[in-house]
Formats: sequence, structure tokens, C-alpha cells
Amino acid sequence: MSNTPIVANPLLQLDNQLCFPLYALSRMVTKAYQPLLQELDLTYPQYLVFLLLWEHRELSVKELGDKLLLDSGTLTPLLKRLEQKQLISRRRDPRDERSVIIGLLPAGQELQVRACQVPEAVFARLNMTRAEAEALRNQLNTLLKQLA
Amino acid sequence: MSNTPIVANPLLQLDNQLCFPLYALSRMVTKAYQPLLQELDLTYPQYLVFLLLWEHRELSVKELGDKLLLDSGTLTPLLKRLEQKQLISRRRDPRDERSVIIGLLPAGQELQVRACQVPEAVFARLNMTRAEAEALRNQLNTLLKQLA
DNA sequence: TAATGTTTAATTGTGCGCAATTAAAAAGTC
DNA sequence: GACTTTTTAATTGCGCACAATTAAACATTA
Repeated sequence: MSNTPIVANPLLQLDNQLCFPLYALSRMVTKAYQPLLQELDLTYPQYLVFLLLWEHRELSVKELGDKLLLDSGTLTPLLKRLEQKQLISRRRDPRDERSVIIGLLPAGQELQVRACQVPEAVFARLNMTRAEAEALRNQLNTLLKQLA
Repeated sequence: MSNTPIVANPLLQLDNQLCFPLYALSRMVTKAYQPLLQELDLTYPQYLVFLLLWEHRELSVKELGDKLLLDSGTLTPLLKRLEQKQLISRRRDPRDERSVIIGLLPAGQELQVRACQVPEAVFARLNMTRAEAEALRNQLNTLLKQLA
């Protein structure tokens, strides 16, 4: 009875899944950022929010969610923590009181200078050429657009 | 003062990061599994545990962690939930009392039959050929081995 | 064998991620 | 203009992920 043969279904083997390396690599890359972001006192998703704010200065929660593919259940508490650290501001859009507009405070703006070295430092840890990285990024982005 | 020019640093733009499509695509793929796994009453990481158990029947928490790149802080509560649902068993290894051995219970074994259709169903949602999927998987696995 | 070091899980605490619900504002429709 | 529908955030609850700590079992070495 404890000898029931195990059906070796290749479709159900971890090594044959596309999902697993995607899942695992994503976490490993996040971990590669961690020590660098710790110096900025930011988590990885918080860092992504700042990438957008440094580029656009102001964005609504909705716009952040559209760009990061995250909903308000994730963003609202994250943004409140950044507000509490005086890095960003949160205010209702007077023209549409449903929207909450996120803006950079001086301390949040100043983080950009210290963040400049992060991409290079992380890149150095992944042993791949620029061309390889860009090719993979385009590949992943293509898939992403098909799904989102 | 609110006119401080924003330095457009391409290295700090979300669209130029490799990390973001990896992070976002991983979550999207997990979401693609969700409705299928819901019928098995499993979460995505729980499903990964079962892929390994269906293949190996018994594995220690350590072995599961090595294969999934997860630590006991993640696995212990997850496994306790599966134990509570009578899907798996947890017992100390009599030969090394530090190890906890995870085994399949009948209900957990029977889940395999219902799971057989999951990989095909998920694959259908990603508009890519087998060859493309395999190429990408190998690429991601190579990167993963470099990091782990 | 006694002391030291290593391995393995468990625990604790924090921060996502997301489904589901609620509530308010805005837009569309009759 | 009242009614309905849609949009937008916030809230609640649950399950990961993971860093840091603890404790027990095992291994190594003096």
C-alpha cells in the first residue's frame, strides 16, 4: 500500500516548468538588490515606486498601479510608510477627489543621487553582457504585454 | 523651488530595468495559475511543493528548501497548513532528529491526477511555442544557477 | 569525553501581494 | 435632475518571503 507506484509525469516535474525559474530568479534578483537598497532604507517595491517618481515627479496611485501592475491593496500601505518617513506626499486631486496624487518630498528627491550607483552594482552581480540583458528584458517584456 | 529639474537618468528608468519585467511577469504567471489551482484548493507555492512530492514521495524540509530556494521561515507554516488539511505528513527523521520528513498522504497523492491538466492549461494562456518556452526556461535556469 | 562548531527547524516580526468588500466620487443615462 | 454604472482608494484578511534569533541535534576536535 505504501508501494503505490509514482506516475513519473514529465509535465508535472519541477525542472520542466517555465514558471519555477521565473519565480525563483525574480526572488534571487530582488535579494541581489537588498543590501544596496538597505543603505537607502528602501525595500525593492518601494525602490520601483521611486524609479517612477524620479522620472515623473508626480503620479496618482492609479498610475503607479498601472505601471507596476500592483493594486491599491499593495500600494496604499506601502505609500503610507513612505509618507511617514517624509519621503513622499499624498494628497487628493482637487479635480478628481477619487484620485490620490503621490509627490516627491525633498528627502525622496535626494535619494535619487544615492540610488544612481544601484543599477550598475546589481548588474555587476549578474554575469551577463549588456546585449544579453537587453535581449532577455525585451523577451520578458513581450510576454508581459501579452498577459497584461 | 518646485521647479528643480528632474535628472533623466536612463539607468534609473523603470523601462530600462531587467528586474522589473522579471518581477512583474513572475507575478502574472502566478496569477495565471491561480484559477486552476483554486480548484485543487492550493496556492502556487503549495503546488510547487506537491510537484516535488509527487516526484519524490518523501523529502525533508531542508531538501524542499534547497530545491525551491525557500527557507524554513516560509516552508514551516506552509507545510503545517498542508498537514492540517491531511494532504501531507510531517515527522522527525529517526536517524537525524534535526530533520523533518514530509510525506504524501493519500489525499495529497490523489491531487496529482487532478493536477495533470494544469500545465497544459497554463501553457495555453501564454502565446508561445514549446520551443520558445523551453529556450526561455533554459535561459532563466542558467542565470539562476549563476546566482544560487 | 568535554568543548566547540555546524546543521536543521522553528519562531518572531515586518512587508509585500492579492482577493474581496466597502465607500465615495465621477460619469453616463433616462 | 434623479438613477444607474463605473472608477478610484481604502480596508480586511490570508498567505507567502525573508531577516534575525533561538534551540536542539549532530559533528568535529582538542
